[in-house]
Amino acid sequence: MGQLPTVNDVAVAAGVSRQTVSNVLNSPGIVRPATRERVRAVIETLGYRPHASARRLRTRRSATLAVRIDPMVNGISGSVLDSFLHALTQQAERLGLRVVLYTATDPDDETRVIRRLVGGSDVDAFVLTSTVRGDPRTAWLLEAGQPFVTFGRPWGSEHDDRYRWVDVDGRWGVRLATEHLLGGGTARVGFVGWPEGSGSGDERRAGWREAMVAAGTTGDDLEALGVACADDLAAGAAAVRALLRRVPDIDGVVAASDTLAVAAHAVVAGRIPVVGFDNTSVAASFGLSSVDQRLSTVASHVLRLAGPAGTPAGTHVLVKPRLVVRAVGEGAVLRAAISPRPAETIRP
Amino acid sequence: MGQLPTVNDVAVAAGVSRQTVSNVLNSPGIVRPATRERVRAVIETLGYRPHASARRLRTRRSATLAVRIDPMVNGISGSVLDSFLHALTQQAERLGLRVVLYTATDPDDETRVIRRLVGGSDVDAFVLTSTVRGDPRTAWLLEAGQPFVTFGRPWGSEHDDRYRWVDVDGRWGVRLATEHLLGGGTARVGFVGWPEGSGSGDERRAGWREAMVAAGTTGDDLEALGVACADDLAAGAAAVRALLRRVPDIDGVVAASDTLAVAAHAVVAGRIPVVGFDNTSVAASFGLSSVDQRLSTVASHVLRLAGPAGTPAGTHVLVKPRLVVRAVGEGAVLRAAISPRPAETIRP
DNA sequence: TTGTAGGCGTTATCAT
DNA sequence: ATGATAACGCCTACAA
Repeated sequence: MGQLPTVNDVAVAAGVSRQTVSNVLNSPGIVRPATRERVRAVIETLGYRPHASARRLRTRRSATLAVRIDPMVNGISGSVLDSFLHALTQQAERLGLRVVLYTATDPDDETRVIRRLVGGSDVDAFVLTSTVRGDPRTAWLLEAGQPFVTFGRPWGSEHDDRYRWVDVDGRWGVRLATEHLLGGGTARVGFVGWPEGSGSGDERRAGWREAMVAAGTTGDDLEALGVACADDLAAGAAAVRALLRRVPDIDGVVAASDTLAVAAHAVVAGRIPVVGFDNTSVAASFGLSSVDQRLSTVASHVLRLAGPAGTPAGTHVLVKPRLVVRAVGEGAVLRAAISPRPAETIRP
Repeated sequence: MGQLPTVNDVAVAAGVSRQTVSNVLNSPGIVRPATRERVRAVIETLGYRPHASARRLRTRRSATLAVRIDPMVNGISGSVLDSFLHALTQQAERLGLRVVLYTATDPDDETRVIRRLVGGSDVDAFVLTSTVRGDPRTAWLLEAGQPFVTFGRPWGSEHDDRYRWVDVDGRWGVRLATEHLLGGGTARVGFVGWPEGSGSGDERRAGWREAMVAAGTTGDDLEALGVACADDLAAGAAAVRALLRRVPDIDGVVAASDTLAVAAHAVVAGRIPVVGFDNTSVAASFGLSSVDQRLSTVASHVLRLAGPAGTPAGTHVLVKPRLVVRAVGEGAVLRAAISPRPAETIRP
């Protein structure tokens, strides 16, 4: 249990040179099959693993991605980052990449941290999540020539094609959710979302609007069905109650987040269906249908774009989410809490 | 943006030798102040950062911790790992340590992944979370002589002092929660927890029992107040309804998790106070009091024990949690959802 | 206090 | 197809 074996140990044991061992690992094609197998057997026997730092020093590539981990602030949807990280790490492993975490208190601090990671050649690329309008980090990274991919499109819109990004088509997802409710023979589907200006929130609202217009609802009828509020339970509940007063015979509610969906669910007391967004485990617990972002798909695209391969700078991917339908049915408030976990259907 | 500056570049620019630059960084005490400042100025000017891999290769220390990130399974308490990771990363940065993630599908897979990380000298120590009774990972790591710290005590109990661990005193926390309710002039405080055998669950139940016995409740009265069920909303709601039937004049409920607390909250419809465990953002959203694990404190202890410093192998820390009291008051189901976010009080 | 020399484990280059 | 040599950037003796 003393020293870890090195290429040299393997070379000696196999009766070849260090270089041949290296070739077996990195360019197996150019080494004679017999030699290759012999070396491989020795590697197995000795339990040899290349020393990651030595390799990084030599190749000048760290094979490492850095992701910022945020303190969880959102009431309910906070676990999205968690799931994304899991998917990212899982797939990165297959590609021989490592995922390291960092934290930052504010953009300035983040810039400092990034500079440190970059300066130490510790990181090949950054993965930015929760990008906002006019995010200072993207500008800085572009300036610094640092490779990065964002999960979230550039909402500022001007430098659309200056970097690589992956995002989820929230508009499409909410449209899907709305159409699902409309397809159930209902007509008046309300929407509870965030105040205008948040980019992703506007997109989701647009998805609802599109579906409603396509179904023939317009003008004041449409306006009356939409409400906006902050992303927490109290605000959501208040907004939904206002909505119910305005449109007492409402048939269903689509929410911009699972937080708002749970709020709506509590208020409508299970009388009408509610669909959320993010497909968090909380939504699942309550038996609510929700739009699933397909974080695993997002992660795989992020990795592809973050890789050294020659994807053009402006490459971006818009992932189509899917709707996870849960059968709550009408019933008491928090019906999911007093009935067995409902079956799930996944669409499309 | 071509090459990153090296210690050599700094040395040349400052008119000193490489070694002096290295000393300025690692042993500033032994270099003359004038020289030191001059070198530091050059470092600043050139934006020099030590090459992390080169340093790791030379020092044979990776300054890196590995943590497994789990797929989120728990309905509601899943965000605990998230918060812990954030605290761990934040504090690791201050100590010059990196946190890398890994995933594993099962213990065998995890062993393989760990072996790979260790073999590559990529990781100095592992941080294990969600340890279970007779966890195969600890045995393997001990066997392999790999440094590690667990967040979670060794429930098997036999090799208590063979490795370092940090855990939260759940018994104490639940006792605190129970006493809080009892202090409010109430007498019949129920407990909804997990079936016997889960270690942490048994501890939490014991905390409730202790507080109740100290308050004079014993025998059948005590037995009637406790229920056990799986950790999900449906099971929790069913268990709490059974509890209500058995003890209709119950004064309050303490739950072994926030998931069960939310279930209880839904069932008791805000008529009596409910206290959860984990202080997740979901509990906060619903305005429920909850036992807070002080993950930041846990993280700092974990880092201390994981460090190279000479803490004895059996060192362990039992963190005393605190109770976060939220003022829900009686009212409608999910009152938190329809009233402003309540004020928080933190005890002790 | 500062400088010199050597090597950590790997891979790229150039011979053979 | 394989082997020798050098270099990646840093740190730690040891020498001056």
